[in-house]
Amino acid sequence: MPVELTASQALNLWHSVSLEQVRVDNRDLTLRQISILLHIYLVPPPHTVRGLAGILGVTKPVITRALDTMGDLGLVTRSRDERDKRNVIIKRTVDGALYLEKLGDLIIDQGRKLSI
Amino acid sequence: MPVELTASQALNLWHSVSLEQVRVDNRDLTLRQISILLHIYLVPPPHTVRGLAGILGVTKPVITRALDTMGDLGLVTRSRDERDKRNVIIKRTVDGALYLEKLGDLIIDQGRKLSI
DNA sequence: CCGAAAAGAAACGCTTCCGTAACGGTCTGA
DNA sequence: TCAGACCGTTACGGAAGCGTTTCTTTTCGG
Repeated sequence: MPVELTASQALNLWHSVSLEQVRVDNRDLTLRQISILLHIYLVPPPHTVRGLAGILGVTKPVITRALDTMGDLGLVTRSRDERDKRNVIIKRTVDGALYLEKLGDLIIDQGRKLSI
Repeated sequence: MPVELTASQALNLWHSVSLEQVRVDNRDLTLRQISILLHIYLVPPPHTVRGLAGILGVTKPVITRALDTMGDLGLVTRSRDERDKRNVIIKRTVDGALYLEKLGDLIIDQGRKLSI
């Protein structure tokens, strides 16, 4: 079920959503953080630091720091993998799900408002 | 010509585009910078520092700094308004247009790839 | 003609992010 | 069993962002 967009629609959608996100959200996540958050919530678990680093093409400390920040915001949680105690399993939270639900609504709303 | 998206499509689209943007682009613009860039290129000029600050709901130095950064990257230019020399007019560049063209293509591509 | 207002930039101290490198805890296979 | 690999975190110096405040230039009304 592909979504067909014109160049104008694509950029206008991105524009309006980004703008609203900047205006409404004081948390100001970076693009990397948003990518990580979306990945955790949209791709089946388990998620590890190393795995995320590989997928995003960044170093491990970047993931650790992003998880620190988003952990403080209550958007994700971490816990040791009891089967292999070297690993850390990244888990979802209610607040994180809520955050993405709002983002989804925003995208849908702005998509509906598109003209041209 | 509205675009109707399901919640799943909206978030998956945002996910895949953000992910590709992180992977491909080493410039790593913030969400604010992206908003400013899109605004400059999608909304008819003239654009001023004060105007952008009001639209994004941020302070003027935020805009000045963002323009400094994106100016260094060649994505925008500034020049004094000769009619009112207090103002600075923000202008588009070839590189900036190219950058957004690629972003638009990325959004369109990822939209086409959507399943479910 | 001059003082107030406006616009943008610069300065300041602070926070957060970055990449590289080093570190401890855990596993594993020779 | 233990040396090496693996995993995530922490440390470090540096770069860039933030909001507030101050400054310079320019405009404009009385």
